[in-house]
Amino acid sequence: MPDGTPQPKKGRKFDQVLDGARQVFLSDGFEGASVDDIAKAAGVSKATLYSYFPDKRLLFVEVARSQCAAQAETALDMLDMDATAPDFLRALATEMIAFITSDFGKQIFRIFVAETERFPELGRQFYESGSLLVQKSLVTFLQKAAKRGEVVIDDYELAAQQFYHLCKVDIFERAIFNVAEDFSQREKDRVIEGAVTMFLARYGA
Amino acid sequence: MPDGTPQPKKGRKFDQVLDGARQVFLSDGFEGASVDDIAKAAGVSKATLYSYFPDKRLLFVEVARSQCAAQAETALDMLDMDATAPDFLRALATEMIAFITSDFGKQIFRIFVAETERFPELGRQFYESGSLLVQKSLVTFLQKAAKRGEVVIDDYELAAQQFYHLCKVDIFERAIFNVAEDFSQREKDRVIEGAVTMFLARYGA
DNA sequence: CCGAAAGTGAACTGTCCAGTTTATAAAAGC
DNA sequence: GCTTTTATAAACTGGACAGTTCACTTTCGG
Repeated sequence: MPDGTPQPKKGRKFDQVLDGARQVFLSDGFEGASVDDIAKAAGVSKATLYSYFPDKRLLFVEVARSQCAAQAETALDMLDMDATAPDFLRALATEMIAFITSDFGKQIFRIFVAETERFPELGRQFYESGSLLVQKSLVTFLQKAAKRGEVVIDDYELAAQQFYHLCKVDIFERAIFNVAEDFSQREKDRVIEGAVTMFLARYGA
Repeated sequence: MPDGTPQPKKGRKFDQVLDGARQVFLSDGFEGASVDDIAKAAGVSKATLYSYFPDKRLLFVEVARSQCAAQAETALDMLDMDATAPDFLRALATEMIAFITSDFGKQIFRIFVAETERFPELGRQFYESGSLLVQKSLVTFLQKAAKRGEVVIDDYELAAQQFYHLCKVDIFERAIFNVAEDFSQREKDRVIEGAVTMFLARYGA
């Protein structure tokens, strides 16, 4: 049993490098981040950094990958699959809006959009661990709700996607394009209630 | 009457510069585009370019501004304000999806998202000549339709935004994140009909 | 047809940055 | 303790690119 800690395989500063890189990439993007800055933020020499990651792109991809994974994990929790449809939808909408309006959410969206051309595989990754994940758990819920007779749906994927997009109404673009910084609870509630009402008007039993 | 043509004020190659810049910025983004490339694409010397635009940023802003204006203009036409609600909505959805899935639409969205941090005023510009414009003409239509008794709406802005977002379902993110290249008419119709049906389920009289 | 305004092309400056190298120091392993 | 692995700091290379300069040419109004 030679493996005490998980598997730090190589070198003891691996995580430091990743942390520093996450920090700098998240605030400056791929082009904007300099390797020197990352090394400084990580408290590590440039040579050490290069011993872990032979180039900047690989480091970026690794950071992006781990961010996607983290994002996916937190999104899974906090949803009660046995709640009533209005409650579940409201909770999901609330969570989505919180993510969309957070600095982190905006930043990561911007970076993924910007870098999708440089790293084609990246876009798919973000999509699959973001939108697609929400869609899937919503589909699961809707199927349960349909069994309970709360909703009547023919195309579950479409319905889920529709709700997902209804949550972004008014807020998403204003957040991404810096038209507004903060959103009042009143604004958020308007969107949430609007989304739930519309969804149930279409699919409610 | 010293002014025959509109106002070419300075120099005869102004438009050439702008055309070249549009071309290069649109395909490479702000950082990606080199001034040398733009000068070459414009068929103009670097010195000439710099005599029009003292720096790269100003050139970019001008290109972005003119693109927004052009986009806005074409969006206005082709919509029959006197059509029935289902027809109008279907037409609008079709037009939106065509834009979203076009290379030009994707590219311009990517660039605006990426450059919104470098040029804060830019995001607002894109928003106002894009989403907001669609929203406004939709509001105008919906008010007419309400008078005709076709729909019953309390919050017109919200309703317009909701429809706008319903048009993006499934397609927008897959297009932006390079998950899919092309979309079949079947896929598009599914989204369009889904959007119209849901909208009318909520607001139809 | 002349002279001013507009344009050209090419070389040049300064800066930034990814990635490398080297000589040196701290940990770990035995 | 002595060796090997891992890390450090700082200097360096090479390439890219924004912006400038200048000697020269083209265009066009009067």
